[in-house]
Amino acid sequence: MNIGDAAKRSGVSAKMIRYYEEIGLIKASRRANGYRDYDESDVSVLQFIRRTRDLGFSLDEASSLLALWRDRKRPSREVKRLASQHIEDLERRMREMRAVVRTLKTLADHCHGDERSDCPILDDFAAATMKKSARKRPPA
Amino acid sequence: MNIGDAAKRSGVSAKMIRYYEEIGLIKASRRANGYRDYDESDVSVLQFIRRTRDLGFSLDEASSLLALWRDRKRPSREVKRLASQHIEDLERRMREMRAVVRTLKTLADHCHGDERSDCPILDDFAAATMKKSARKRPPA
DNA sequence: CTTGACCTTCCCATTATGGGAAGGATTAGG
DNA sequence: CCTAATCCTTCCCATAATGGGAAGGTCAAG
Repeated sequence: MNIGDAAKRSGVSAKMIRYYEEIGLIKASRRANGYRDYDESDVSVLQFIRRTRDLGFSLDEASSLLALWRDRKRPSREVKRLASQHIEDLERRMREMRAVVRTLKTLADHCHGDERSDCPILDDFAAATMKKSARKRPPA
Repeated sequence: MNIGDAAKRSGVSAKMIRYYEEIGLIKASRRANGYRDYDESDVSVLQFIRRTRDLGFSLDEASSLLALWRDRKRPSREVKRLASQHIEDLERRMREMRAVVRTLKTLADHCHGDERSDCPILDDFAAATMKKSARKRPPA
């Protein structure tokens, strides 16, 4: 199977398939004419990678998961550990984003949002790091 | 003021200050010896940028916000619109992450996480895109 | 005058992805 | 059998924002 078909069947672009090969994530056999050649199991691997990517794992993590998948005797503990770490990472990032959203919502709530120019949002951006001096005017 | 002091006072690294100048976000005057020279208002601008970055705005958005800050007659509506868009963007991304976390938690909950090798997490990664055939074994 | 702490520019790396060019291979239609 | 379209190949570039580090100029303190 040519790279184009492998791409269609796996949902991974041909560009990315070549890239994954370049970084050593996957391998590909070549035909006499130099074309890469893929079979069903290659497509399965690509689908596996795609699934991990869709779930937010990095290619590095995808690589580890792939190794675990290939090792039929791996303890499931290792897989679960990677998944749990990723969950914690996502939850930490969500907490950070939530804090930012709270801040921005508060600011936006106090902004008229009309033709008037006074704006507590910009005031905050300008004053956030200042200790006690009067509210900064836009310099220059 | 040298770039090092501007960096300390603004919380923006010297490296980034130079980069912001390179992409046209800020400007800097030079002294006779070629050193960049900053004053209080430059520091204020850097602090403003830092605040917007901390709140997750892109440098592109930071640029727009900076322009609005400098334009004392801008309608606050425009600022609020940018902020609201950013809030929506963050909320959309959080929803996506939350869905991923839900999926992963469900998978992890069903994984023994011990010495046994069978693992529903990897099973899902391998089977997610398949229609009806039996669960895939790791190819090759 | 030397030494150390600055500053300058320039290049490289990161992460994952896409765009596009130049040129060779294959395939379908006539 | 020839030609055009559609593949494939490699190579280079760009993205966003940041840091690392080298080579070399400058400045201030001793």
